[in-house]
Amino acid sequence: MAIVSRYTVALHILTWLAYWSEKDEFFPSDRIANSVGTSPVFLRRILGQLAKAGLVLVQHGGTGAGWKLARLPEEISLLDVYEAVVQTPLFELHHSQPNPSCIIGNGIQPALQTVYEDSEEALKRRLAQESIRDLVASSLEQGKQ
Amino acid sequence: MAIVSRYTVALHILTWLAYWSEKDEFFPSDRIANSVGTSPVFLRRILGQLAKAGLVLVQHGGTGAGWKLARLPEEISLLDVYEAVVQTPLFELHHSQPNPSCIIGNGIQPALQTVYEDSEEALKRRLAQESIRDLVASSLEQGKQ
DNA sequence: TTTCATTGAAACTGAATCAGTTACATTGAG
DNA sequence: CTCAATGTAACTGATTCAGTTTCAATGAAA
Repeated sequence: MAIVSRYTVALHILTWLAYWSEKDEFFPSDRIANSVGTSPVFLRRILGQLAKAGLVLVQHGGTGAGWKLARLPEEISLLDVYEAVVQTPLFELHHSQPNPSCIIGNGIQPALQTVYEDSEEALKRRLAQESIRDLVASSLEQGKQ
Repeated sequence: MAIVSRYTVALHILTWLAYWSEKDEFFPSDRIANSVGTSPVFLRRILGQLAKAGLVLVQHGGTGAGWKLARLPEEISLLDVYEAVVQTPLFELHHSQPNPSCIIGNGIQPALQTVYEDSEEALKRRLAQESIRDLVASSLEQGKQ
């Protein structure tokens, strides 16, 4: 299957927060939900992961409660977000155990592990090159057309 | 989520066929299943996709029915297998529609599409560098330890 | 100290996907 | 003709995911 839409939503949240970050405010999850088009509860689950990763700050209680970026948009890479939100390895190995008395069945999993790790690294290197700041710029550019 | 284990199984099948490919035989799905440790029906579904992609040949009917490689192992890249077996894009966009009257909600999807395509390309470039022949060698190496 | 907008978290739902099974018609070499 | 094998449809059980409902906990502000 694919990389969960949760990642897309996380990027949307951060891009939105970055766009409004000049005002030094905390924004409640249902204001963000209005842009993303999904439920505030779903967003808070993701925001919780982003907070644990140190990408956003949360303010509890009171009228001004909500969320804001913990760093400058240019200091949050898409890889940071990936690692905050996607915990599982990109490739799955066998669900059932290969036959260990077959020479291929015995050696294929460690062989694949190496290739899989290298490939996932290639993906991550690419994600590391892009920041939330880039996404804001690119979204504004695309949105005006 | 992750890239389906179907991809791992497809690589296992091809590596196994490559290992036995000196004998110019067709191997039935349940012999392959013995190495992979899964059901012949599941394998035949995958083998069907590999056949459509021109990676394996199938022989119907008779005593010698089964499957064999359509090309030399060094001429089958892991990318060939990926494209034969994985049809969905690597990254999912939103499940629900972002708010088009929000400037970020309006522009984020095309912005993401670009980054997602580039990142998927980076992954595929890495997969293109490895062949089934490499996997056979690496499996034998790993298996003997 | 009270108010109250908001977060945090648990429990549940419905849909989708996946691996795996059963069953049976189809194929075609020998 | 035989029969070992493929092709395929239908079903199951497990898992994951997005989304909803509900309610206790938080804590800034009045």
